Amino acid sequence: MVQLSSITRKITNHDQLKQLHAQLVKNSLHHGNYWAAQLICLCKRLHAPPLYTRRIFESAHFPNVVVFTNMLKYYSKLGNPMDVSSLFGLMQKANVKPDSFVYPLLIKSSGKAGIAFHAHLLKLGRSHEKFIDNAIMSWYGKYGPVESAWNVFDQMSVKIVADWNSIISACWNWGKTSKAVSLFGLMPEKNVISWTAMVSGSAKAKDLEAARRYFDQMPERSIVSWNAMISGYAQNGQAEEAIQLYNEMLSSGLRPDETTCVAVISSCSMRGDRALADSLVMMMNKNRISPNHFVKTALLDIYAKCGDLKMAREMFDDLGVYGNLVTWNAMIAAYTRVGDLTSAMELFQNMLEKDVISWNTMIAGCLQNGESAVAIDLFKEMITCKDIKPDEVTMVGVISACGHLGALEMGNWVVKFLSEKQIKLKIGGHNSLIFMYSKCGSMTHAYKVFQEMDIRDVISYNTLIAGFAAYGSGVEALEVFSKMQKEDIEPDRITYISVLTACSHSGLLEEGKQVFDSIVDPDIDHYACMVDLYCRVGRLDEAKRLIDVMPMDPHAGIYGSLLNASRVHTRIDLGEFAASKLFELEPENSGNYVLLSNIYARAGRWEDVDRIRGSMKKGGVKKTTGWSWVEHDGELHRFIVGDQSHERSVEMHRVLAELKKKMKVSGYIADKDCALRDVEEEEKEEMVGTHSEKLAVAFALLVSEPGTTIRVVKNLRICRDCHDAMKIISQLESREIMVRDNNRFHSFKDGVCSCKDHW
DNA sequence: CTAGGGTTAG
Repeated sequence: MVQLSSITRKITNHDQLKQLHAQLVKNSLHHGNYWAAQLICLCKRLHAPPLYTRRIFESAHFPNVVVFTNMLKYYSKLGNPMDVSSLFGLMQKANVKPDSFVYPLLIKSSGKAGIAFHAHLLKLGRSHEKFIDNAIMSWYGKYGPVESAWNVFDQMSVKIVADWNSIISACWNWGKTSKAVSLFGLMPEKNVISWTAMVSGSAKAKDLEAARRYFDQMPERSIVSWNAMISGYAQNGQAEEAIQLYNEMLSSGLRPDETTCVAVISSCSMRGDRALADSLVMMMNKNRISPNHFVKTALLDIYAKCGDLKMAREMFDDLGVYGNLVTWNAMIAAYTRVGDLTSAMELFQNMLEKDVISWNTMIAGCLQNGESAVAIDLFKEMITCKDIKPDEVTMVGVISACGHLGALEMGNWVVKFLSEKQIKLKIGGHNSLIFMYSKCGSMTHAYKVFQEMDIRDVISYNTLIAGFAAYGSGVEALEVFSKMQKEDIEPDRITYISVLTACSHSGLLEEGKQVFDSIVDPDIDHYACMVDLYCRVGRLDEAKRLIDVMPMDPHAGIYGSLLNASRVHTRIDLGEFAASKLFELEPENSGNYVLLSNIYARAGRWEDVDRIRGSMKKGGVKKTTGWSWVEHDGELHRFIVGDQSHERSVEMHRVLAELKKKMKVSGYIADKDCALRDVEEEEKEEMVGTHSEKLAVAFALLVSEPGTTIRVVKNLRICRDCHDAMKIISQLESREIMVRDNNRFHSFKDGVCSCKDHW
């Protein structure tokens, strides 16, 4: 027997394990319980595959309690509650009496269902056996209520260190910081585990300084203590500190294990430091540490964040049966990050089990890829799922989606949902509300949310300023900007972009110049705003001069401003200049061709119009589809030019025909320059008459209450003709019509538009 | 052998 334990201790890899196994089979020793128990124990240590281990278990003819217990330990380590409970069933069938090691294992590894054994044990009268009450206390410490854990603790007749340690982690789990600290002080004797529990507990409570104090004071440190501190840094976003402590650990001569690697790799992931992660993989190979599924998931994540989808997927596939919720979530996030919504959705729908993070990942993924409507549909589906509770992250996503879509009804419904479900929003959540109301053109509500916040960050200010900017309220935007400075919130580059945009949309040239001059190190986007400002106030030559002197290469947005302004002010020379640059920078963007051809059309240069349209066709440039939509009864109704697919299409076209007659009397003439060249005059007029903006308004006129504001969103810039038409319609129907196009609001009322743009 | 450390969404 002495011989045996010295054999098993020496075994460090799968090959040696297989050799030993084969030898035992050869000598027909593998039916005996002693060897089966030993081999299963080895399998647990070496992470042998489940099927292999199961075969060993089944080769034992009459498994005794030790064989069962070791197999339970193996399954428990794998983390599959199903295997644990079915093995327990087998054990009962085989009439093997569970000993005091078995129940704690069962309670621990059965997850939420574990507590069922509590009643069972009470019935058997075994609830106070060695380790069992500790397991029950630990269970309550994990799943709550924490008070029950305290009850068990108080009723214990003898308390050993492990019991104190259990109750302290229970306190940390439930945010009972002061209780944890006082219990730690009361402990008659402490060991390294007690100290480590304080380190990880403080880190969990986001008090890294306290965690570090415990770490520095502890009389001895194990690998777990180091891991607790390094992970603490990593989980609180302190990648630098984590990596620094990891280096200290190396220099103190300790060998890192898988858990260390997980924390360090996730820190690398935050910093995008692929090189360090690769060196860790090499270190693991050298030290014969085989990456477990935590390590692989962390690697998956960093590969994905560095854009290496191939390696990420390799990790995912490699995980195979060890893949769990977390790995699937990480893989879905990887796909959404590169814009592959199809693959992400495929994984998402194939998940057998989803948690809040799965839903949040998918919702945020849709949002980032411009599929806000899909994001909202997902949310609607999510709240029908039992056991899934939306949290703040979910709500930030959904609220932002409402903002992008301008879906105010839905947004208001979400706000009601928040108060009904008692979901508390923190700073980010309130920022998303500011965003949502701003994007829906409801600046009073946006401002109200802003004012009611106790703490605001730079994003709160930026969002509100951007809201006022889009709304054309330049003065209000500047007021918020100065409030921000008074309250000592440091503006960032986005702040300046928003303020300059506000000036630009309100024609505040002098103010804009002043702000621009105050920027310490203006970047290309700040120059872009300034060029746009000059363009919008009609100072095109000054805009051109700024483009010439700016210290970096202008991007497409800058030439785009100039091109549009050239159309407004019929400056063919500058228009041609801007367009030629744009055709180089973004040859596939149809908007630029359309704008230039409209400039020519206005000047009556039809041969040039045809030339541009021809080059568009030759280059295979397709006109971007313009969409307009309105929200009604919580549904979005979306239209394109000439749309006849809507169920109320006939009525809508009737409304438009009546409007057309009345508008003609008011002196409106359709601006047909934006219609295709090669169709008949009459057809052109028909096209202009059924622009998506007009269809949306016609639909709104049909379904909405008289006197209410009509709110339309257009994905591109509103066209000049519709801009004119909306003015007249607002007067004829005595309705306020609000159109949000790709960058600003147009509020049409009594025949005028709030925007200060020239057309 | 019961107590301490782990990966994912924004």
